[in-house]
Amino acid sequence: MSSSRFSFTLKYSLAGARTGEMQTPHGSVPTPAFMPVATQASVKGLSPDEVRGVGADIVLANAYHLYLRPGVETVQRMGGLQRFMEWNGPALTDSGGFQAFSMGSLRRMDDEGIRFRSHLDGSEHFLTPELATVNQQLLGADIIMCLDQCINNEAGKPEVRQAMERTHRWAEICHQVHASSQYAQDQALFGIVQGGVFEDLREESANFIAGIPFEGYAVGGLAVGESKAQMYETTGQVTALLPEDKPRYLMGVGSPEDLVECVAQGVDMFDCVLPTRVGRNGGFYTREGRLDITKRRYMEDTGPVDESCDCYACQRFSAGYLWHLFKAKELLGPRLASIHNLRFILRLMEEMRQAISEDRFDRFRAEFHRAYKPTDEAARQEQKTRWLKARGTS
RNA sequence: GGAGGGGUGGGUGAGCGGUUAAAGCCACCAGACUGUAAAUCUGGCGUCCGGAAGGGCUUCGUAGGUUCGAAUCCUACCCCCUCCA
Repeated sequence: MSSSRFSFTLKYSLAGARTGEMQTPHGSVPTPAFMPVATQASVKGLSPDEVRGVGADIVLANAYHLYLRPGVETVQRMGGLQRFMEWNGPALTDSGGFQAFSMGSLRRMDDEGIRFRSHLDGSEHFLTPELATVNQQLLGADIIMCLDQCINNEAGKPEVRQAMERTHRWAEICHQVHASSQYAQDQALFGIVQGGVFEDLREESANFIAGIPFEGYAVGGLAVGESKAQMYETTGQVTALLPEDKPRYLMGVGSPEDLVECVAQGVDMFDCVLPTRVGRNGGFYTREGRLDITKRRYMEDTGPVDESCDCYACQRFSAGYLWHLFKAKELLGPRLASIHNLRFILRLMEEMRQAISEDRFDRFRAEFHRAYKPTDEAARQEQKTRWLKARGTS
């Protein structure tokens, strides 16, 4: 496959952390990069101008959701993903593999593909690696992803192996379909490594996927319930086995501390719903940790949520006003919180790129951790279990 | 003056003889959210002891009473609301 319009240039690589730049038909992306998530061709609550204004260089959309609604042909006829959503920059689409994982009861899976029952109208759909690839070709993002099988961390090794081998077969099919198509010039296809938290499986998977000439390599199947330590370790193990001259993308990660740790493991790209989802629920990231603006104590707080932040929300509004917006359920609250959190994350990425290129990333990382207090791991596990139970998917 | 309705935990509001320390909602407290079926979800919320299971104490306007047992029934009193004069 030769995607003449996509390339990756590594600028500095210092004991793990690296910085570089991706060139795509819709523009360049400095790395390490964070992609705000625009599942249904919209970063929830924000206009493309706001997403750009917050410092995003590339966004992620979801091919499965857009395939169900409005339909990939519709998006194509509307001028393609970027034109459709008025995002004049690089974009990546995910295949829908993750939806097979997260939509639990609505799907069945075999070696041929994933049989979904639409959450919208109950209709049945069969997502194969071929279809996932074609869907993404029609959508027209700069980077498209192989269909993979994500699996939860409670699964036993035989099951994880099966999912991994299936992911490998599908990767070959996706590559074959794409490489021989007219789209290969304009769209870069990334492969995805699976294998859970099993060292031998991850090694096998990384070697297998790296053996296919993709334009970039993703690490999938992490941040699905395993401990953070396991996640960091697995990430580092896999990146070490991937080609140095291709971008590495850690899918679905992460929280501020995860981003710092995984950049340290040599990751170049990330995406995560946390900044927008946490924001919609009243959570604001700061350099000291995350705070919940709906607490009574912010009612008459006249200062900004984070005085060191340069975002629109912090420059313009008081914490007390944001408290009020959330209590009154005004839409502006979640919007401003999303703007703040995305700005926080994107700025963190900017600072990491800077630190790497100035050969002081280790110090930056240490300073970050000294100030930032992440949420308690035990509480995470407990809440996660309760959540799954309440949702009935566990 | 006449007729009727009502006073329940921080607020609202169910309950109308035992299974009620008292539903639900709000507020408040604590927490979760990682390739978005999420502007969502979980737990706590009289008080004391206990890690927990559980146990003690005090609550439904006030004061009495009936009953094995009362927020629920009776009496008196104090407030509040609606309608008619």
